[in-house]
Amino acid sequence: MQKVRVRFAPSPTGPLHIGGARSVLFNYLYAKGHGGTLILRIEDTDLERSKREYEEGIKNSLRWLGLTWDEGIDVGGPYEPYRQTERLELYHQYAQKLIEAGHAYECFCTEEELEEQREICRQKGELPRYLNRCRNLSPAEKKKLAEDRKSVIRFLVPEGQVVEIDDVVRGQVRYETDGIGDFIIIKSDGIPTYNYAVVIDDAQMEVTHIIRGEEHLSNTPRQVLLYKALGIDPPVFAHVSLILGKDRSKMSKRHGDTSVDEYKKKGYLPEAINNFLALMGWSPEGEEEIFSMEQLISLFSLDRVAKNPAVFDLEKLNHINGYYIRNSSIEMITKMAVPYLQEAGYIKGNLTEADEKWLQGVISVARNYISYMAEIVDHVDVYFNDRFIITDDAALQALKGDQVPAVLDLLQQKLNNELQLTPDRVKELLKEVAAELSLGGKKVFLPIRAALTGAARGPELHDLIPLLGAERVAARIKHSLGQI
RNA sequence: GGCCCGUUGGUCAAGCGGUUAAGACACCGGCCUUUCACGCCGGUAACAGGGGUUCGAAUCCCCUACGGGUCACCA
Repeated sequence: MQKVRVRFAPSPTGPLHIGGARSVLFNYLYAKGHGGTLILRIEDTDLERSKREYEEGIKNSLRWLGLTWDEGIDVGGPYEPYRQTERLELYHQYAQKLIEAGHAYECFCTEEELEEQREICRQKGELPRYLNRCRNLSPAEKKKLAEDRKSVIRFLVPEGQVVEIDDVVRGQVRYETDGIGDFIIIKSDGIPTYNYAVVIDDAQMEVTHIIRGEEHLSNTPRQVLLYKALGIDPPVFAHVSLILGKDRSKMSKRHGDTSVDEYKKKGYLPEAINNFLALMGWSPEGEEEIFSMEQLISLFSLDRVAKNPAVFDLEKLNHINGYYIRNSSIEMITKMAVPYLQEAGYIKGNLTEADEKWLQGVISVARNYISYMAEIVDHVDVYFNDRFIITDDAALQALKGDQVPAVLDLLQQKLNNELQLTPDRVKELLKEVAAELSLGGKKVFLPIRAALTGAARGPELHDLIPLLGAERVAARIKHSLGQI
């Protein structure tokens, strides 16, 4: 059995897209699960749109997701270089071979002439395409044309043939070559086109499995034709269906956040994103859906990849992310929260060890309320802000009860007598207050909550009070009572 | 438009000729909690339509409809 070699080959024309992330994930899982190699190759042959900063961005997103590559850009390997614009010579060598073998030829048609040909097609009611004008130019004609015209190299598509693709996820797919025009493999500026460069690279880098998005399925016959002309066996293809937006069209900006980086900024966990993405287009055998990367690696297989496209469901991502936020170590989640709290002005400067410990207490309660880290700032005011203004009507009313002064007094007394306030201990104290005053819960808990937070809803009092301490409790009670 | 791929609850999906058609998210109800959230338990909800094949079709075949992809000197 041949050693598995897969690749992710993005064009650096934008940040890493959620769909692209799913593609790398599948390649990564397949490689790791088979002791194989994942290659990262940069397809930057679109000189207009490719930018180094995008390449950096994509690499950063990949590293953040933990989808590391074994070979390719930055890490090197036996088939360097891994950036297509640095591999031009290779493409020209093979193009020359294809020409010599009669599989490719130079074409001198100008833009105007191509437009004429398209017009002819349109008038005949056919689809506009290239009419193979330059297929059989004589050496003399070529020489003459070459004097004042640039040329491209076209692949000569054989007529009347059928190309069969055995796709691991889609089964056997057939295409007739007559529907494919002679396509350009080297542009007039000497840069190869995608369909050509991808084949040369995958062949030369000995890629064994191509796992990519379904949008490439229609391109595959061209690539297979190229493999044949080169005398190389094509790799195994696995075309994974697309990720769609809510309206079932290809996911784009208007569907919300589409780049991995945006999710990172909002405070999603890479583990959660990988877990979620793995579930888009692939399904495990059992009923469990939460998986660590190790589990995904051992579970993933191409024959459980679905044929139908999947609509991106942000609610489910949020659910999975929320699960990870609640179940990851509190130290890590707290560290993650700090930047958001700083930005919102809740914390400034460096944290002492005691601050950090206290913050962990806050976060361990507040994390029950959020789906992604940026939301944390909406749930921590109650721990930081002692000078709240009571606007909640229910809270205001609750503080006006006759029993309120006695309740609050007794609570403070009890808190002051404790050396160490723990949630369990506070729970007991609250019960004692109710019992000793012979009052129902509503007359005790609601006023206390109102006095301490200014609101009728919020975290458990036994979680809140230990985090505030007796002094701040006293201060808040005073502050609140002053407002009625 | 040609070619290609697809169509199971609102969404992700299991199913690969015989099932009470899983599970997850969302939604609804209950429990826990004298609040909210978390958590736990339960519920509503689906085989696009029409023809075949078969004793029997969500599963196999054909047609229709719908959705998507692709047909560039973009990738």
